[in-house]
Amino acid sequence: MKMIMEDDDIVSREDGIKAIIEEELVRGRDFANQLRQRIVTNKEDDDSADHQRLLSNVLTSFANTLSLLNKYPIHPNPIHLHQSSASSPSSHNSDLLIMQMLHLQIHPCLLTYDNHICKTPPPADTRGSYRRKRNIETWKKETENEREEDGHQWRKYGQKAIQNEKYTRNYFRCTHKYEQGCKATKYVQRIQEKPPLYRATYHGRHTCTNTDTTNNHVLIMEELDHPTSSSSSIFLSFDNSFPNPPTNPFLSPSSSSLFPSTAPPLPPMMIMEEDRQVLPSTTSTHPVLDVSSRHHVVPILSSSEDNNICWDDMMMAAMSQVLYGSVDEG
DNA sequence: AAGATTTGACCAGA
DNA sequence: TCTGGTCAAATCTT
Repeated sequence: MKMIMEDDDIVSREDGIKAIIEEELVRGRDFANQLRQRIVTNKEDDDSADHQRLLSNVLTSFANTLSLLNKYPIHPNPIHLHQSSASSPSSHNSDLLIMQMLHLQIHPCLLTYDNHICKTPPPADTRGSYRRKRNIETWKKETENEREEDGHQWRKYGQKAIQNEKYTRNYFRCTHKYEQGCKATKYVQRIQEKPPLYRATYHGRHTCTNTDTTNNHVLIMEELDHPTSSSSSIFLSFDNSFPNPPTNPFLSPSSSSLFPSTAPPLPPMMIMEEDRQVLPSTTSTHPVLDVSSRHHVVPILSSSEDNNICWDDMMMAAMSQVLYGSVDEG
């Protein structure tokens, strides 16, 4: 399937998203300032429920912003798709295109760099004639379970003892590798005994149609567009340090409506590795909204040529500044 | 019986 | 030559 997007279309779309993000951030800042004011003044008549409400609003604002940024990464270069054949280009409505991308599980960012969807040549079929993974998207995630639920079905195909590693490394491929030609793989390395901690390293994007992601994205956007009372009280954890588990069904691990176990979650933050831009996959776990466990998405920003921004880190810094540190107003 | 896991072998790249 | 990633037959699980 070939898709072409016109620059004007992209720019107007990006402007719109930027405006929404700005608005959301300003709202979050205002709520945070209100909360800070209450904490600083420490009025006796302030009840904790009010603080909770303000905190929830702040976190909701950040969550919404992150969700937008992760879904529609704003990149200095416009999105292009080179056509692999000589057929004449055709323009599409940008919304339609984004929906198509979501449906195909193609993250918009992925289209920017290689200028086509799939760069990796198909591996040879014969045993042992594979090529080592080079110049392939890689990102890491630390989990507490070896078989972390990440929205895709994996099948173990190997296990190796790795030098300088205490524990063996387990290799997994997508269950749909043969039936759908999905090349996504991962390996999981145990890095700690107690508490158990594993580092999952993902290679490549899922090209399988495991489930329909569109519904999930639509649901999330609906939450953003029409926030309900429940969505306005989302309890978000930016790290592991929050003492209480999420109580909102939007984030509760028991909630399967928004992130059914078989549905690919949202992309993680952008990660640089192996001298190459590594981009979020639609298959990876969203760092904020995913609460199936207390994940650590490991940011690896090793390249100075990085044009992308680790939005989660920015949000963390911004939020801690607003809440605890000196704040430059305006 | 079908699908998943285990495990030793194979091979490419450093 | 060593190491890591993958293959595929054997074995296990459902």
